[in-house]
Amino acid sequence: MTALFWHRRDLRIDDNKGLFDALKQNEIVHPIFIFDKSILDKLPNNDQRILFIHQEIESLKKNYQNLGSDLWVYYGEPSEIIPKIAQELNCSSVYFNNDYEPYALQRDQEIQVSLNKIKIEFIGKKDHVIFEKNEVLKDDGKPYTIFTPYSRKWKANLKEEDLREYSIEKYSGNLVQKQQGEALITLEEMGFESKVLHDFPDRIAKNEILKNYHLSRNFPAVKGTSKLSLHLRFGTISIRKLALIAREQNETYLNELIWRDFYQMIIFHFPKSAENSFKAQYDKIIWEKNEVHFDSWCTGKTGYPIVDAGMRELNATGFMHNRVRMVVASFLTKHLLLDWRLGAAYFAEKLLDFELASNTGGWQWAAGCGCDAAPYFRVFNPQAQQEKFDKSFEYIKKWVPEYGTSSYPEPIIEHKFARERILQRFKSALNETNA
DNA sequence: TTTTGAGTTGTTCGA
DNA sequence: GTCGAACAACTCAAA
Repeated sequence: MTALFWHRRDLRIDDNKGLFDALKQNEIVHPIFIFDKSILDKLPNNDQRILFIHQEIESLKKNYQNLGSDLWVYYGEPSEIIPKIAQELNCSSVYFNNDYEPYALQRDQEIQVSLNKIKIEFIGKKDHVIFEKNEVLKDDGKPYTIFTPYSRKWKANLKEEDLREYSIEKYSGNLVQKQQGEALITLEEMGFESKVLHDFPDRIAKNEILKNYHLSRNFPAVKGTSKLSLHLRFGTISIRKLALIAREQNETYLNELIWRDFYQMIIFHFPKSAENSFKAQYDKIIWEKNEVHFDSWCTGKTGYPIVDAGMRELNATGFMHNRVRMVVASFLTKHLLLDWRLGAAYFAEKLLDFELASNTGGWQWAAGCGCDAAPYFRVFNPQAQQEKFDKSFEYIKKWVPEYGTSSYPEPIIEHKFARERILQRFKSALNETNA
């Protein structure tokens, strides 16, 4: 039998569950990738994530060529391309790895319907997470909304089999051979500039970083975080391999990977949380409308150096240290009282590692409206955060060199005032709905 | 069904 | 400087 394998957010051949199953069950497998026009059309023409994907597709193509095969790359609408290609190549099935975002679920649903009409199977596999959808549920069969009990069940459920490697070595002969692949579509042909603005982090889980993760992860001037989020996002590393290492090396790091599964599960069961507060009563909060404040936050000119350093790191590199992400998110939502959706949208535009599920979860956590979120009266003090986590101003000096000189702006809002304002605003909004 | 204990990453205040 | 309690009450998970 002949099958199509559709790469999406799993840009690797090694340890790829969907590809493995396709090869195991079929004599001929055609691997393909589609640059989704409807997603690309919404992005600015210098979007660095498209450069990253393009670069990874180029290397994926080479890896297939080394196996005597090739990756076919298309540009257009998946809902049109998939049924057309599958039929042309006489495929009895199309394999892919599951994606839990609302857009992806709807797209896949449409494709499923079209394929069913032409009697082609559409087979999704779990590859992006360790446990998906309904694999970690409460005893009453409902999804968890609190992390700690979820993580306990997650760990209790974990078996060696869940972390095994799916090597295609045995079946690589089933990849379609000596295909006359066309040259890869260029970035210019899709309307993007090919100018690299950012360095992309390595895809290596450095042992000394993982070992000390729980000790150094909170200090943005230290190389204490794995920087693997971009690779997890696009599947250029395997979550199973990483979880295996994490389990051996560091419980705190493993917990972060469980948070990732948790938020993927939440977005699957509660797709509306991408737009609405997880706790409905928090949508009663009246946010400020202040474009000047928002602009100061975006450009890193709030007068709070730890906030400004974070925003400037983001603007310059497409990355921000996790501790600082919490600080800037708390500042936007609680000091400036601006809607968390504004911040989430800005992160979506700028972060190379942007992942809808984690981004939504993180922002709602910071704003206090998420599942298992920080209580609303927990207002990060930017100065205290700097004293704790960037005591010698190392991180701040790197990104805000003019800090301490007259050209550095005065704080755009006073801490004590802001703290009292948010406590009052949230309290009255939540009391109203309870009454 | 009822009850009980617990809940990512903080801050502030007062002793 | 250090430490514990209050912050505000609610909802969730599990027995």
